[in-house]
Amino acid sequence: MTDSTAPRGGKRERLVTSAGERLHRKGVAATTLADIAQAADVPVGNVYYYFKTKDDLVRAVLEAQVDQVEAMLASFETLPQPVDRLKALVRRWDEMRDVIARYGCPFGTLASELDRRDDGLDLEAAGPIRRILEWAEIQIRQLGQPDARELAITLFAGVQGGALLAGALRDPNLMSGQVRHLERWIDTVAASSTQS
Amino acid sequence: MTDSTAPRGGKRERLVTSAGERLHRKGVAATTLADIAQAADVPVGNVYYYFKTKDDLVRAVLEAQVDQVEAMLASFETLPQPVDRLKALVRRWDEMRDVIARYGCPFGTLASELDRRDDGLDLEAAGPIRRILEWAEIQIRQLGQPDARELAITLFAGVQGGALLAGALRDPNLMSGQVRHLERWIDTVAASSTQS
DNA sequence: GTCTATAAGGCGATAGAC
DNA sequence: GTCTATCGCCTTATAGAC
Repeated sequence: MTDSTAPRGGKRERLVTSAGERLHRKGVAATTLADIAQAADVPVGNVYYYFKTKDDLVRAVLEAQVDQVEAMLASFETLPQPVDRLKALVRRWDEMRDVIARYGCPFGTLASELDRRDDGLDLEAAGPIRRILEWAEIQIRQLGQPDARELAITLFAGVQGGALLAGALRDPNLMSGQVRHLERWIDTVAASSTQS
Repeated sequence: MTDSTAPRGGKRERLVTSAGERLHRKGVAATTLADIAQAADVPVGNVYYYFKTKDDLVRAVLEAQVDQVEAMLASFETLPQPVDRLKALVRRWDEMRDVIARYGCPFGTLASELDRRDDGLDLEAAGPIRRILEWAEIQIRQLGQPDARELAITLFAGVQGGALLAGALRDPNLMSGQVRHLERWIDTVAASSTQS
């Protein structure tokens, strides 16, 4: 039995994967369906069998990103301490430093581009980012910090700002340095917590 | 005598201003020359008298942004203390919080979109950001901090990350909260400095 | 279900009248 | 210098063959 979202040959899945890659590298507006279809090895006109419009395909990429985020966050749950889970989060951006220095953070750039629209896609675009902020807030609250929301924003703003500057200056080390700074910041927050 | 970059009627200037606004609100790829020309009240075909290509117009917007940054930084020079100059910088993003929550930071979003190209414009795109980082580094070094570069990056990453998250979550208060956090951070850096 | 061919419209850019 | 008219290309999307 085949998953309805992944038909025989996995063409739909291939299209979403290719679209995610192309959207990250060139942006939504600059990426054509022909570009995506070619990368997925699917005939251009056939895209419309799986997605009614280009925006529908972009929506599917956003949903795939949310799934990726959920999987990433779930993998951190094996770590016993909130401090280690938070550090594992920021280290992911260090691991992605080379691609970030060239094309930016996949979540940040897509959200940034879609946010400026007013057709509904702008609201869905925040999904991956919102999910990460919620998770970070929970971890920080477990450290005993009452203002966990603000601290979560400070943390992830540091991540996203670092990614943006690393991209602008084409410098992977900028991302690494920022991640190291954030790891020390996480230690400071944990040390100042009410947790015994 | 008329400045060669601002002909009679200021049509070129109007085009650059309109282009800056439209590029900020819709992005480079999604903005058409017809859109820009209409906003500037200039016939579409006439754009090519002032700019050879669309990219040339984008380049002019980048140069205008650098000029705006220079003017902003120059205005801070009247403040006697580096601490106050740095706080004045981040407060500018608080003043822009409403437009940032809707369309992002004008410098950050333009750089983020252009960075992913490979036609030369991607290198020029970092101009405004690079200038701000250089200036912040100088201020922080005046505080007596030896690692002024890293601290400047941390500061401006906080600004840009806050702008990105404020845009994604459509929340001006997120930008304000982040700026207040950065002001306290500036005080901390100043307090830990070797400056007597 | 899959793919080809093509429609319909919008885009950057150009030519040339005034 | 300024503007109108238009070209040629590329894009999304559709119709219909297989």
